[in-house]
Amino acid sequence: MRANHPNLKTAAVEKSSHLEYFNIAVSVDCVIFGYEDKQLKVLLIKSDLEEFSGLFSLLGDLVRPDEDLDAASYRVLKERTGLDDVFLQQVHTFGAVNRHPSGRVVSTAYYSLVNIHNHKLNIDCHDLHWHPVQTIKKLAFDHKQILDTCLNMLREQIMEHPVVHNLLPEKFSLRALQELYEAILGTSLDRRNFRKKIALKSWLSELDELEEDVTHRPGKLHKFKTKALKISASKKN
Amino acid sequence: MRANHPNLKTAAVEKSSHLEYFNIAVSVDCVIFGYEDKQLKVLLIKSDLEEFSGLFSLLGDLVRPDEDLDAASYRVLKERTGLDDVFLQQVHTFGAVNRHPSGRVVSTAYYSLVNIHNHKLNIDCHDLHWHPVQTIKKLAFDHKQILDTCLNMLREQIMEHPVVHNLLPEKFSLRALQELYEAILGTSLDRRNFRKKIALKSWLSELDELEEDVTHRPGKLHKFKTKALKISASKKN
DNA sequence: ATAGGTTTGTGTCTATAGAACACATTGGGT
DNA sequence: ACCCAATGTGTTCTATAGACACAAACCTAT
Repeated sequence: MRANHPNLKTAAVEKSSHLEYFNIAVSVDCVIFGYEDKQLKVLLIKSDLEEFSGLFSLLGDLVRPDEDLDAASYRVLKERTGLDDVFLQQVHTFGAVNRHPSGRVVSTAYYSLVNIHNHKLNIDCHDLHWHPVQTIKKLAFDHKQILDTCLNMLREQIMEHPVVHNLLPEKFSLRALQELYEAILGTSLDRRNFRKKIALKSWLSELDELEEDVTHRPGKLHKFKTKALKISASKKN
Repeated sequence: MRANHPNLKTAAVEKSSHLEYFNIAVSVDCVIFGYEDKQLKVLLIKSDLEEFSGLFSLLGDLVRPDEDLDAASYRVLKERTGLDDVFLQQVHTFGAVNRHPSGRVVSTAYYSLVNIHNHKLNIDCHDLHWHPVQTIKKLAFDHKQILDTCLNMLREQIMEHPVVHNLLPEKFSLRALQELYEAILGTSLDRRNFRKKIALKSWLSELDELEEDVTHRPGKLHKFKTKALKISASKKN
């Protein structure tokens, strides 16, 4: 059996005689999370495949022959949002034979967190929309499964690493942070326990400024320590 | 920029005009762990590439055009070991441009745990060897990095799921289990705390049998509850 | 200015888990 | 009969998670 199939060496060297082994396309799909109106959102694009008319899909593209896999995901992010200095993490690779109706495509999923109101953010195309994650029931291809997988990964990571810092303005109240965590986790959290837990992480520094434009007692503003963000970035690689 | 490149749809549909996008080969690499002589081992094969003469590499193969990615890893495992009803988990996908000297290959890594003394185990080739993980310093390609990544994943999972059950005979003493954990983690563990922790998991049932052929007080034998294994398997999918 | 509304900021209690640590018991070997 | 080596077991200390309540601060409306 196996003798009939080339191993990596022969397949790569004798490309011409084994073209069928290069019939698999390689792509990346980016699950780009944002946060707005106390909702976790994800950036989607209208699918242009007939099979999926009316459905949305994640942002993805084929990996170029001379491009690292990770670089491809950064490129997709950059092309679609204009952002490039952003945390991006590989999550899982999806490789079912029939996941793409037009051909065999193996796709590696990444997730990322960007600030919807970042002034650098430059959505390049009017078919792009931020969708509340909660309301998404169906997506093109297997993208709903990819979204779910990435959301689970995000949920696992937010208590370990300060990955969410991109979703908030530079200065924020602890309540805003808690609302963000609740939106991501889909649960409500005890305020006192949440503050204790966050304090233990030593991610934040408290500022001498108060919230403004609130109709109640204003809370102190906080920001992420750059130190915490660097450590978190290095741990990810 | 982007307009010069096909999106997934056009690339997949108009294959003939975009052959360069199918120049990436897709493979799987299996990190197959075993356990023998109180050492964690991994199944390696002598690399047949000149660039890596004398080095060993993981077991991998190209993914076939009509084969799911996961199925490819099961196939590699089956072809190399004869085993098929084994836990296998995707870990990470490695896609650096130059990771393979003979061409562009994106490879998805899986790890697995098999019993070296399983009677069904049938190593198909004499270039295959079980190597103690501890002693491995260098492998072909980026396989050392893949091994390290999979080992980290294994270490994270053993306290959460009873994945190690394949590495032990059906009946085993708690000490044997502890030695296995120590071999995987590369640390020594407190015997009393270890036993408490394992007891909390409720993975094991205690048998009315004692160890034999030991030169000291024999310990009670235990086995994994089939229930625990099923739950663990379902969580993985 | 005063009172009412809403949110901030804080601390205790309980339960559970992890780490450190010691001693009597059992069976085999000599 | 004694020694050896590993089994089997429990307490203390510390840290973390979850449940829970009350006073103080600021805004607003009267």
